Amino acid sequence: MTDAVDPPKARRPNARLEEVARAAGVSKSTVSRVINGEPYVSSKAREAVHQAIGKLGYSPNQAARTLAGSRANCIALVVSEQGSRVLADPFFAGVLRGVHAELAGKRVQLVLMMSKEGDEQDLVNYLCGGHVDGVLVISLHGQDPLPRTLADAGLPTVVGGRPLGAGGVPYVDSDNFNGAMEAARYLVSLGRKRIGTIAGPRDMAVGMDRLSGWKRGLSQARLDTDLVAYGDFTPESGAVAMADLLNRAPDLDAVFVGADIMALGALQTLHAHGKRVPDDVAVVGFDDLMIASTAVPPLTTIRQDVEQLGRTMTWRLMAELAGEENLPPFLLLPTAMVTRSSA
Amino acid sequence: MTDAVDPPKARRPNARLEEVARAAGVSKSTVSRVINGEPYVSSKAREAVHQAIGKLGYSPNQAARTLAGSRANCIALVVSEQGSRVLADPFFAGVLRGVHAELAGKRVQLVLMMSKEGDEQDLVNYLCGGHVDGVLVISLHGQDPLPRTLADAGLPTVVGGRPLGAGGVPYVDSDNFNGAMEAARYLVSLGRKRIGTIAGPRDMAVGMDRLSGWKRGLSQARLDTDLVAYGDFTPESGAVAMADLLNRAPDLDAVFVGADIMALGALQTLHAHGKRVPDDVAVVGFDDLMIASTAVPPLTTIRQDVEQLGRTMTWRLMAELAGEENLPPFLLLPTAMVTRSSA
DNA sequence: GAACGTTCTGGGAGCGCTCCCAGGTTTTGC
DNA sequence: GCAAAACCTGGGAGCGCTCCCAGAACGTTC
Repeated sequence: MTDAVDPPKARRPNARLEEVARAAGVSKSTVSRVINGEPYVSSKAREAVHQAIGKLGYSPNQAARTLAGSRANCIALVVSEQGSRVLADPFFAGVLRGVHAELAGKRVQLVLMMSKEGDEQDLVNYLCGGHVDGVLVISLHGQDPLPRTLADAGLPTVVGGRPLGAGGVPYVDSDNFNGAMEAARYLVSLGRKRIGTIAGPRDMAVGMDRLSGWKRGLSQARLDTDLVAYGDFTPESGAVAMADLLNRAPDLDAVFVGADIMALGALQTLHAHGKRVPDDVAVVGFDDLMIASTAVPPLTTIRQDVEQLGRTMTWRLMAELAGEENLPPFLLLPTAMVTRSSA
Repeated sequence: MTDAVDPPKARRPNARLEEVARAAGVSKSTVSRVINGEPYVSSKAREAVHQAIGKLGYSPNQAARTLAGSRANCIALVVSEQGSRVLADPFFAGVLRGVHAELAGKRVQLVLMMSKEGDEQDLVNYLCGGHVDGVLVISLHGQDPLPRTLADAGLPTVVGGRPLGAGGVPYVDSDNFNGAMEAARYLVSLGRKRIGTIAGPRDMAVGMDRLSGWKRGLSQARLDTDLVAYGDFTPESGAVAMADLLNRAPDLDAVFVGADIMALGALQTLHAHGKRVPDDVAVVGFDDLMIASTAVPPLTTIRQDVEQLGRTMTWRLMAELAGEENLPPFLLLPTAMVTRSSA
């Protein structure tokens, strides 16, 4: 009612559990039971409590619940990346969407955290500070010790993408190896003989797994696996790598690019060199980003279901939190070939 | 050491403040002072506490701090969107990056929340439950009452993008009107006479503001502003809208598309209709997404700094939380024209 | 040396909830 | 009919921290 000046700190005099109890004519315990959906509450009491909650606009204080209870009803998604580049990545967005979808309906909140350099101790402190029940970690470079540290601290942890330096920590990943192998086999089946690849960085498992799959696919067909160039998951690096391959093997007639985003750059280089796609050089990407279908020509690629990755990670974590036993230590998600015009 | 089976609930017996106090030979109060960087602690005591913290691997319990203190050191980013499509949006990723960048160094956590339909009450409850100090809201459709509700509850709130239905709640937005006007003027300056536009949905301010800017730019040059088609920020809708415009005005020689993502679809339609870009039809987009530069032809567009948007929203919120007064009720971020090949 | 500040320290009352326990009231079983 | 089991309820002790208050230790000033 009063329009009193209430400068910086506008207090929100939220109703407390006790007031709800008084209004409903029951005890705190009973209100607590109603809120948490526990049994052993008469429907009369339950009704009265709901009424009181509605009238007072009560919403339970999360901090108090976390402190008093044991779980925080909150999990963290940690993006472990030096730069913040990753956030622009559709991969991240997809995982996030999946995590969120899987969490829908559960009363669990998501805290997003990024590990900045130097800040790592802060991050571990926070995560172990009882504020979250479990952690999802994605986008690991090299031998990041974070998942190990968290797991050792007893915090349930699931990694997205095979971690290079955290043996024993559960993870979920797309089946990069078999996806890449399928791409290689497909190119072989088209009659291509001189097949190169543009691989991701050597310090990321996703890059290495796809490279391995490509190698396996080619070597089964008794083709050379020497045409390897490396990029860093940017269009520019893909363009440079493509030029390198073209330079080393002018007779190259196909290339498997370990990420659509790099394939975009490769396409530009091929165009600049007067190579027709797919006539002169067939191109297969990986990921099936939205840009794959709008590329010129539309990109044949290996689809990975990133959203499913997020969902699966979350499912795995929640299952562990629920106390399920004998959960699989790691999970591989199938990929699928999407044939468009570039190969 | 022990490899004991420690099934579901591995307890993390984190050190407590009291234990640190005992180890350091001081009182709880003093430890608390050290942790919070308060004055009036002798350097001897401070040193002893730091030692003890290091030795015990102590990390303060966030829930307890929030409960006992007044602030949560945590803000929420709420994405208000029916579907989860928004997460795939580079806009979202950019804002998130900005928010995160602005938060760097501050000891403030970010909770990411999505308002699912029906879930809205839960969301408001949670946010008002004292778990966060303030809220950032983005991606509002129509007359979403959420910001109003939060603001009325006394929770500091900043909206990203002009909200249609929340007058009075502070917001930050790109200067869509002037950006669009600049695009229109540029097309006029190229000598184009029959200029259409593909606008965003009517229930989003961003779509309407850009449409208004385009209209203003054209009408100042005494050109017709009847060639308006609507899309929904997808390439497909852009393609359909472009076909519609072409159908209504075969002599169309330029189009301002209110989002790069729709421009992509428009480009495809133009190509399919045998129109050369920019020779027959000049195209200007909006946003300057990464795909704008890799489009064929590279897209001339109006650049908005989405990351800056996130940063500014965060700055505004933090300033309010810090008790600063007389803060601007809304902020407009300048846009910039990026000239490439499509116009 | 009495009176005052300034710097430092510890004690302890909550913050708002959960969860254990004790007890009361019904229903069930034979 | 009476014991046992199931249901329902309230009381109250914490969860781990912050922050207020009282007081100790040390000047500094008249």
